[in-house]
Amino acid sequence: MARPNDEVAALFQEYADLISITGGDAFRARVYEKAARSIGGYHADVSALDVKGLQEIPNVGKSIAEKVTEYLRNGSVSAVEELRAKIPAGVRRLTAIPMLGPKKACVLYEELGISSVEELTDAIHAERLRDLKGFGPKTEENILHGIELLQSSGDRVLLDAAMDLAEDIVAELSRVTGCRRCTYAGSLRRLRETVGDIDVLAAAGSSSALMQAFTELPYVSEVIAHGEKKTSIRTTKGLAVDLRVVPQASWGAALQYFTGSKAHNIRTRELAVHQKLKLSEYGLFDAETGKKIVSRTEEDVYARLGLPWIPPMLREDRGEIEAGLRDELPDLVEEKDLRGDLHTHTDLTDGLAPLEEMVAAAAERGYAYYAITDHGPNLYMQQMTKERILAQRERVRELDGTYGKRGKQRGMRLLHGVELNIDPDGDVDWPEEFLDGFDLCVASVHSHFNQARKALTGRIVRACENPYVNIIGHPTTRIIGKRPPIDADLDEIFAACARTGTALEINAHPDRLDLRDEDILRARRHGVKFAVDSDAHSTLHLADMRYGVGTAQRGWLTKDDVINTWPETRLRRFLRKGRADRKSRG
DNA sequence: GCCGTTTTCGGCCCGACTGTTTTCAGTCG
Repeated sequence: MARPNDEVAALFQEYADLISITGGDAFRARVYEKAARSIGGYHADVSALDVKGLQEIPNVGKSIAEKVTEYLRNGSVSAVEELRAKIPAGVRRLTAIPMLGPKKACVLYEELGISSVEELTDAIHAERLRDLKGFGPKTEENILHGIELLQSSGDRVLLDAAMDLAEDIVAELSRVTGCRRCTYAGSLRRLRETVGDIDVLAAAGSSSALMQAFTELPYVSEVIAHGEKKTSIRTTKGLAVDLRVVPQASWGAALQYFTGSKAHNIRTRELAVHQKLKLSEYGLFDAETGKKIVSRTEEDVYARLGLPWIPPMLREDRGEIEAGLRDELPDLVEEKDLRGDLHTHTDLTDGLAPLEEMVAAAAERGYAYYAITDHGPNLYMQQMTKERILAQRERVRELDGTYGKRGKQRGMRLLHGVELNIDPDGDVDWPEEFLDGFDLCVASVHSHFNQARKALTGRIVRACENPYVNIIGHPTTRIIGKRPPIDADLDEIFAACARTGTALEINAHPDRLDLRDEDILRARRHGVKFAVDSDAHSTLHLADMRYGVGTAQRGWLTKDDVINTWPETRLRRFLRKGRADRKSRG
């Protein structure tokens, strides 16, 4: 079950699309689009708000607030239903085809009655599009190609795959003679969890050498567009990459513009307009004289708009403009702030590397402390036993402080932990007496993902209430593109975490990134603490931490919010949770 | 339909590329 906010957001997005397709007022369509975004990202549950409370959501006025209450009361909105009756759902789906927007979809439906991708394919093959105004042979070809893309790949790729490719392209283009600067921008620079296409920006006096080198990269399968300022290609794996080349003097404005997000750019451009300025990728200009004011660095552009430099991870129009104007941007946690990793595996369970290799690799990263948390016995894959994990503990104690030594000081501290399995009732693998011997316990859901919402919620809340559970691992268990998040009442879980002193994990593995940014923003409001963990199953995975930190940054987290940035003593105090009381009683 | 340190009415982000045009509309980001 989706959050009511998400349902309402989807409804308004659909309404905005339908307005565009039916040729309605474009500004009205944009307002609904903006309202959809604001509602989807709003912290409070819309079903708990009255019309007045709803109007406090940005971009929601009287009319939209009333539509929200109408939807919550009736399960539908008459204005939306009216447009749905006019336009089959398939017509809206046509606009998912690249190169096919609302205008062309409308023509196809009104002139030829086409209302599905299949009908469109047939019509093209029957040459029925030939007589339509604005449709030529090239358009036909593009649409067919777009349908192919839509049906085959079309999907967004995971952050690490996009990053690897982007870093390679940037390295290649940086070697081209005349290239002054080169970097990736777009959603990749904002570290969104998935990337639809890669934006690469370069500065050079002349673009031709760069454009040529770009189209000749070995993995280019298709050149989509080829111009002086912009060239687009598709890779053999189906990922689109744009290269924009700008003069060095425009670098800052261009980087700001191509980093996005679209919503953030609209807000910055609006700020410019209100100050009689004009912001484009070439710079910030005086609107009347056209004279350039600044463009060289992002800092210059933001400063002239009255803003501090805004970290890319915040640029989603989720309040960063307002916070910036008040000079209240968060001091975001950074990868260098991390003093350790609190969820990692070895080959004692399903990890690939032995304890010593994992610890050595962790010490290489300069950590002050490091936790080993192999699976408990309830996860079928390994026959973990008390004996085996106690033997591991003995070895961990021997290695404690021996890696990453500097001079005579003790090296990296080792914490011996376990990743417990939260069973369908919320119980974990071992009784409290045995758990008492661990330095920390991560607890995660690994099965029974489809329990009813109430059972799933209660199950995790119960795990939080266990005085030995310190961290809820990959809290929603989603696998991006493969497994949806569990249907639990996250706000109830967040409240339980805050109440019991249980941290929520931000699992850094690129196919999890769990919690995700939006959930982090909500959890933060409950006062929850977080642990950014690699969940490494091999030494290589330790480096995934950058994606976990990026996700934490997208959730506006500071050092203080993240327990594995804390000094060891403060961390150990947090990990004692309810244990100290029990010991003093016993 | 929303919004306001120019405004309660009249605005609403900006530019590149493509294809179908013959000066521009549509789409995308």
